[in-house]
Amino acid sequence: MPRVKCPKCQQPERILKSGIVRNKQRYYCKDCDYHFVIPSLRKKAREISTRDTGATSLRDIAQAAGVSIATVSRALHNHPDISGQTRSFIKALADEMNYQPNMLAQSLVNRSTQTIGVIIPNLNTTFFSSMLSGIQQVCARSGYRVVICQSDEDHNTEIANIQALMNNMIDGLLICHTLHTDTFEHIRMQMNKRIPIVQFYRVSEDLPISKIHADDEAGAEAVTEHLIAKGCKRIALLLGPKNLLITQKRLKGHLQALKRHGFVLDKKLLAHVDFSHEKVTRAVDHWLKLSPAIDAIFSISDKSAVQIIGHLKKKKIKIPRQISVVGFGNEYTGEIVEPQLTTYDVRTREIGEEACRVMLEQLISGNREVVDKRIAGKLIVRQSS
Amino acid sequence: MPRVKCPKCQQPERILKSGIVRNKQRYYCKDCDYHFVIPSLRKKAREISTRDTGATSLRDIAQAAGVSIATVSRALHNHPDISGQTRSFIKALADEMNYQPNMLAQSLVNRSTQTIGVIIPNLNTTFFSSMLSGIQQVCARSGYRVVICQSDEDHNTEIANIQALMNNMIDGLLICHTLHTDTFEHIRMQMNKRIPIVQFYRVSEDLPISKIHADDEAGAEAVTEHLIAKGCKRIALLLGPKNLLITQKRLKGHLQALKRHGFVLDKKLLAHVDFSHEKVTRAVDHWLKLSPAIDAIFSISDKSAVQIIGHLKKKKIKIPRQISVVGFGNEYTGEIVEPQLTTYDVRTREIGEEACRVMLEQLISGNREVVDKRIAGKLIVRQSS
DNA sequence: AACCATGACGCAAACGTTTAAGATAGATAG
DNA sequence: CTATCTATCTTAAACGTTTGCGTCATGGTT
Repeated sequence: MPRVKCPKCQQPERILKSGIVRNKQRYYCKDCDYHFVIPSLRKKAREISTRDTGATSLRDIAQAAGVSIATVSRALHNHPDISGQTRSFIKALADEMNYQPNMLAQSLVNRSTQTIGVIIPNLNTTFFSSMLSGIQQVCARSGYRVVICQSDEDHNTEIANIQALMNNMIDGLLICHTLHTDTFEHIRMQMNKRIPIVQFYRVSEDLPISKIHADDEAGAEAVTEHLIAKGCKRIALLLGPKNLLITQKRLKGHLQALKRHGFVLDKKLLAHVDFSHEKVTRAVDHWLKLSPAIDAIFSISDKSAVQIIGHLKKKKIKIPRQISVVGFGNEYTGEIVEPQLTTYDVRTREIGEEACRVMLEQLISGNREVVDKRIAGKLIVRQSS
Repeated sequence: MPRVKCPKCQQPERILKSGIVRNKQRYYCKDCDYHFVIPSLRKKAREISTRDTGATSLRDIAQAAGVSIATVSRALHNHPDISGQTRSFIKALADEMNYQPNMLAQSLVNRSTQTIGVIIPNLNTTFFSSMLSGIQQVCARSGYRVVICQSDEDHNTEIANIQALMNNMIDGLLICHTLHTDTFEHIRMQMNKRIPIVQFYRVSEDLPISKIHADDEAGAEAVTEHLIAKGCKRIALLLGPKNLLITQKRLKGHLQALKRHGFVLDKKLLAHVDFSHEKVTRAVDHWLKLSPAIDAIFSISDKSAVQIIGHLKKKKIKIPRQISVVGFGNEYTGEIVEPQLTTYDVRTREIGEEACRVMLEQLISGNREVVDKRIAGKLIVRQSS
């Protein structure tokens, strides 16, 4: 047995082995009634490498300045307890040492990250990104950062994103649900936390949280009114999944307009799709075979409307002579396509801005009042109708 | 004077005032030689409210289970030191108490956030967002999260975003610089940290960090070759700011093609713009006045190319009969516009994917080797040329 | 002299984790 | 029976901040 000395009495006498723990021999000194293992050399090594992050910490500055960490922290925060002399000295030193505060540590103790999280279905069109722009601008003015997660229209990704963000990464969550989100348990689970949640654009009913959305019902009604005014009699309506609230609202608006003008609904003129290329094409082709023939297509999504225009043009169908096409949303592709798309401007940017404003109001005032705002849009008549 | 008792001897005798500190009366007990202020009631209040975050912590579980915090942590991480019985009991308990780990605390001690940050100029077109999609998909496969910051093509916003993210919020940074970034000191400052940085699409030369970009030179050369093959003699070239590397590279490619065919460059046919609507229009209008007349416009940006097509159509100029228009990038609006846009597909998605792969490789292997990859694209001929 | 005030700092706890290393009981070997 | 081992715990230090409160000169007032 090697000559092992007891760390307490420094005597190699009466040392017994006492098992192996984590692959290391353990000893027992009978004199001192003390168990120990030989302290690994790696501890020292770790103590050196551990400080090898390259980053300067408050401790480093304190050491260099010969003051306590508290003093450094206070100096950098302009706390009145610190003398002007010390303050400026420390500030200069911090600058020189290129100090950048560790936000993780700050957030941990402050219980605030000055960051708001946004979960958005996709960025494949400029539709949602314009909401984002609004959000970012409002946030920037208040000194908040924005982190964005894309759910990619996948419900499970949405859930995963929420969980990640809500675990203290953000101060508030702005969310626009996926096309397929029809259960909101994942939201309800997070509602007891102190982090406020605001839904925007695609919202849920009967969840007691704030929401900002478009005037879907009135908007759809206006669109259908417009088509009827243009003399359309057989209006096909392309909708999203049935569970989606905006689908329901826009359908309701459409039906109201029909009713007012004494039209009866032909169920064959409704189609529910996920806005994928194939599904949309299939729905349109199906409508084209109907008789009496349709004379208008109202798509709840501008992206699909643009796609439909392309499809009809390929079939040599004249727009709007034979079939009028209108969209909903006012994406910028609607101006590019020929003929230019008639659509309903839901003012995406304003929706983002307003959602963000509501969030900031809740964060700053601490007030958790539930607000439910509808942003008024307006019809934009162009060439396709 | 109120009857103040010394916290040590509990005697109200021989208590003197001894100054005011932070607006609170301070006392001194001569017997105990002890200074004190009356402990504020708010401390108790804080002690209660402090635990009122709604969130369950390891401590709560440990308390409920009657074990130590370490045991709980180990149980949840499947550490072998914990018995199966305890493990499953604690896991069930954690589940029941709806435990969610505090990522800030985790990241602080682990020195890793499992998050990579992306700084992107804008999301106004699908151009950059398709890169994002690629990034996200690759990240998700490796269990990394993505946070996105939009610099909005503003150099100062880019700097601010970098600073925020690099302060321990992320494990790695993917950056595509703004149009106006011509100094890279803000990057160089961050390079000594342990957080790897990878540039993509808009990269810088001579900064020793990894970069993934398009084959700008070869691409532009291919485009110009194509126009020449179509018989164009006077090709106007719309470029970005001069400092931008992609501007320089694409110009170089263009010049090479001209040279090969014995064309001499007319400097009046070059325009440097920031891709804003007005600047582009002005440049085009200027070209239209030239004589001999131009017969092609090559825009380095698809967005501007689409805009140019709209502008020319308004002026009743036939495309491509009178003027051919080609873009660069392959945005999806190029397929929508009429005539459809000839362009060069830079394979944005692949650029994002590859940048992300390089980053993950660096993160996982710890290897900081500098790689410089060019993603090969290809010419897409459509109706506008 | 006895008391009081103030400015300028330091100490240490807290935020919620992870993890090296110490401790203990019971099992096993010699 | 003694010496050793193993399984399973607990303790405490760290991560980098913020902040309540104690301390201690030094200088004023009665």
